[in-house]
Amino acid sequence: MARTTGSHSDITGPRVRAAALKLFAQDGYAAVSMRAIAAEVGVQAGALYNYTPDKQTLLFDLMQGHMDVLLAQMPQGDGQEPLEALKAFVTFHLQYHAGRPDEVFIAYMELRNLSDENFARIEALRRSYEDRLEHILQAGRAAGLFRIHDTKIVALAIIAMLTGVNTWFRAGGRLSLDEVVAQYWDMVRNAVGAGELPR
Amino acid sequence: MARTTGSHSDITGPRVRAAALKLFAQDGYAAVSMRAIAAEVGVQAGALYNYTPDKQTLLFDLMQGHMDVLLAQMPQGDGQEPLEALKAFVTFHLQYHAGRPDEVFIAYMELRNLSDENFARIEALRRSYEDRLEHILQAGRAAGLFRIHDTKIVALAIIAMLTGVNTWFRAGGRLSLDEVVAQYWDMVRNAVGAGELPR
DNA sequence: TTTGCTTTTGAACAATTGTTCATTAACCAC
DNA sequence: GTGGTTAATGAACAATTGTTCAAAAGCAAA
Repeated sequence: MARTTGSHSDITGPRVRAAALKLFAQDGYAAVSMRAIAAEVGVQAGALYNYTPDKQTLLFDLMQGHMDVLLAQMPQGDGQEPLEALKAFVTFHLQYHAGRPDEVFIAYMELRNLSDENFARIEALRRSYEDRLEHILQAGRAAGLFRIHDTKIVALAIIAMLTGVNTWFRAGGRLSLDEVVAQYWDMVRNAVGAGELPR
Repeated sequence: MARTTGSHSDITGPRVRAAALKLFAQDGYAAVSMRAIAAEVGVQAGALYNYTPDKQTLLFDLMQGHMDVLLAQMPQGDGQEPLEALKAFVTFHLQYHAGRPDEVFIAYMELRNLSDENFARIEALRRSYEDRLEHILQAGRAAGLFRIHDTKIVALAIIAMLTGVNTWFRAGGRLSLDEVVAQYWDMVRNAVGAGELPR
């Protein structure tokens, strides 16, 4: 046999990426064989190499795609006041991450399986994301709105807290996403010392 | 050749666990071969099976050992008031985790490489740890000290925030551990709505 | 219908995997 | 020293790994 009826790169290509995403998230990059990905697509292993030069690039492309969209879609916050910008960041982060659990999981679980060069590229994108949050925090502190000390630490702490949601949140579960967003926004606002006045 | 001069199970045993710990943390369970562990110890692969029935058990024992010590050493907080108990928890968590980066890393990165049975056991230990924090939060809310809504979410958020420290903290770096603890305690206390009064 | 392009197969490759076990040497109490 | 116990070797195993490639078959425009 050779080419199969109905085969098209426009169809197979996305299916290869989808299968890799699903399996990498499920079992981990190192534990997923190219044959397993091929089986998920319904194809032989050799066919995958029409869509990626190698397994490493397949992982890298998934991670880079995720980070690119994350950075492109995140709120810009131009001219917004710091508290509003922070709220927008928190809301965006939770909503974006809740909608893409597999991408998120891979993006921070499989960092060590990247080659040195690829790791550096993803790390740069990640840092850029963190920096944008830190800028909001610096602006808020400068305006006397946030009572925080080290903006770098606070930025990392907030992101860790928010990203942790993905370990337990499931759409259709006990809490709606809006409820989750409301509670996390409460905590973040309080954590930066911008909680409600009455006590 | 056979038994080597100076070989003793009291020495080799701990070295096997130490090598596995180091390599699993560095490269991931699936990416580390038994031969790589053996090479780190300075022994042939076959010798490892004097110390573990198989690779899976080696991973499980490391994780279980970590969780057992974590639960044994964590503050009990008997009769302590909630704010003090929370502070003790935060301090303990940060100090314990900062001192054992490899164990911590493995304990939450390699969960998916456990067999179903082993996963359930580790998960139970983890939940027990989370529950102890949640009890503190419930007591604080009942006493009117904490202004929080869902104690389960707050517990998970706090743990995620604290555990995230391990991704960047290095002893001897820009910040001392005490400074880190102080800043995280500030954030946690504020997050639960028990911040300082003056505003 | 022919032609050229696209897409997949399936076999082959060298390397590596976890694990077993007969064999052998070092250790240690007597 | 002797003998039993302990601890390692090193070869062997079947299975699986990522990747390559000639061959073949479907597709689409002429």
